[in-house]
Amino acid sequence: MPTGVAIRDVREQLFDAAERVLLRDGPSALTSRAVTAEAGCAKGVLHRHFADFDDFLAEFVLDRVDRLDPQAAALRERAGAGTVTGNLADALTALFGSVAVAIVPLVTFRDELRARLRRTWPAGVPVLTEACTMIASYLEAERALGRIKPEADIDALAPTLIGAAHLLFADRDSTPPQDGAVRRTVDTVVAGVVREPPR
Amino acid sequence: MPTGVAIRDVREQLFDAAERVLLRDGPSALTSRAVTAEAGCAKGVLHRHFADFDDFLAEFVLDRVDRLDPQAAALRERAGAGTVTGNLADALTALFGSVAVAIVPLVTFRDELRARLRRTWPAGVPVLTEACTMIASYLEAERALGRIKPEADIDALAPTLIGAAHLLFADRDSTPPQDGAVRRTVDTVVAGVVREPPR
DNA sequence: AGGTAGAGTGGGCATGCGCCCACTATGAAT
DNA sequence: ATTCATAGTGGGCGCATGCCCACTCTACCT
Repeated sequence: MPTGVAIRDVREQLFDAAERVLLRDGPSALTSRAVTAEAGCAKGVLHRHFADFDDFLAEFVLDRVDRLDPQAAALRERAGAGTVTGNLADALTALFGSVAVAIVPLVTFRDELRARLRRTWPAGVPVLTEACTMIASYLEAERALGRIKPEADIDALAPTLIGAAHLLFADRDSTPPQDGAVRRTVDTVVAGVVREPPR
Repeated sequence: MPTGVAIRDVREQLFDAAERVLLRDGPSALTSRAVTAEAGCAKGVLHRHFADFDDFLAEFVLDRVDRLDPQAAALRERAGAGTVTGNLADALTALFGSVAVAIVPLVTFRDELRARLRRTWPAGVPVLTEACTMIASYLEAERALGRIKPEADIDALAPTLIGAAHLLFADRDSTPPQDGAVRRTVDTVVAGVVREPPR
C-alpha cells in the first residue's frame, strides 16, 4: 500500500495533467478520459479520488485559484517596494498566460461545475473571475501608493481584464498569432486608471 | 411544394430557435436536437438545409453578425448628431444583452465552428469579437468628434469590452444577479478613453 | 507464509450527441 | 387524375463521454 501522502500526489498529478490538456487542446478537450490518459493511469482512478468528474474539475479550479494567492502576494510586495507604475502593465501582461484565464471558458460551459463552485463562492462573482482576486489585490496595493486614481472601480476593472484575456485566449489558434494584442489591451485599460499616463 | 421563400423562412426559424436556446439555456445546451425541438420540427430538417451542425452554427453566427451592422450605423448616426459623450457609456451598456455576446463562449468551445468561421474571416481576430466591428465603428465616430483621446487604441478597447461582457454573461445565473456590474464595467473602461471625464 | 485492506485496472453499461436514410406528405406540372 | 420532385419525419446507427463494478496487484499486519 502506498503511503497516505501518495494519495495527494495522485491528485496533484491529475491536476497537472488537466492543466496540460486544457492549455494544449483547449477546454472542449478536457474530458475525464483525456485527463487520465495524460496522467498515464486508468480512467477509474479519477472516480476513486473524486465523487465525479465535475467534482474533480471543481477541486482542480480551487487548487489553481489557491496557487494564485502567492502570486498576488508577490505582486503586492513589488508594489510595496516602490516599483514604478509602468510595471503595472508589465505585471498584468505576464498574468495573461495563466491557467486562471483558461479556466474561464471551462466554467462558462459546464453548468454543473459552475453550480458546485457557487457553493464555495456563494457571492457568485468570483466563480468566473478566478484571477480577479489576485489582480484586485495588486491594484489595491498600487492605489494605496497613489499610483491609481482614487475613484477607479477596481472591482469592475479586474473582471474587465480577465474577460479581455479570455477573449484573446479563445483566439489562441489564430494565424498569425496576435502578438501585441495582449499588451495593447492591458495598456488601454491601464491608461484609464493610472494617475499619470506613462507616456 | 412550398415556395422558394419558405426555405429561407425555415432557416430564419431555426436561427431564432437557436438564439432562444442560447440565451435561455446557455451555450452548452445549444445542440442540434434542442434547436429543432425549439423550432417545433423534426431533427432531420436541420440536416437538409445545412451540411452539418457546425455549418448551421457558422451561418447562424454570420446571420447574427450581419444584423449588427444596422445597429452600428445607428450608433454612428447618433454620434454624428452630436450626442454628448456621456451617452457613450449608455450606448455600450445597451449592447451587452446582445446575442453577439452569447456567441463568444460558443465559438470558444466549438473548435470546428471556430475553424469554419476563420474561412470567412481569415484575419482571425473578429472571429470571436463579433460585436467589435460595431463598437469600434461607433468609437471611431466618437473620436472623430473629438470626444475620445486621440491616442486611445480602439482596436484594443472593443475586444476588452466584449470580453468583459462575456464574463458577465457567463455569470448570468448568479444569485443575486449582478445588476450594476455591467454599467460599472463599461464606466471603468470608458472613463479611460474619454477626453473629459463625465463627472 | 498467509490474509487483508486499499489502490489501481479496464471492460462494459447508459446516455446523449450528430448524422444517415428509408419513408410519408404536399403541392406543382402534365 | 396522375406523376413526381422536394420538404419534412423519425427510427436507429456509430461514436464519445461519464460512470459502475468485478477483478488484479501490492504493501502491510499477524
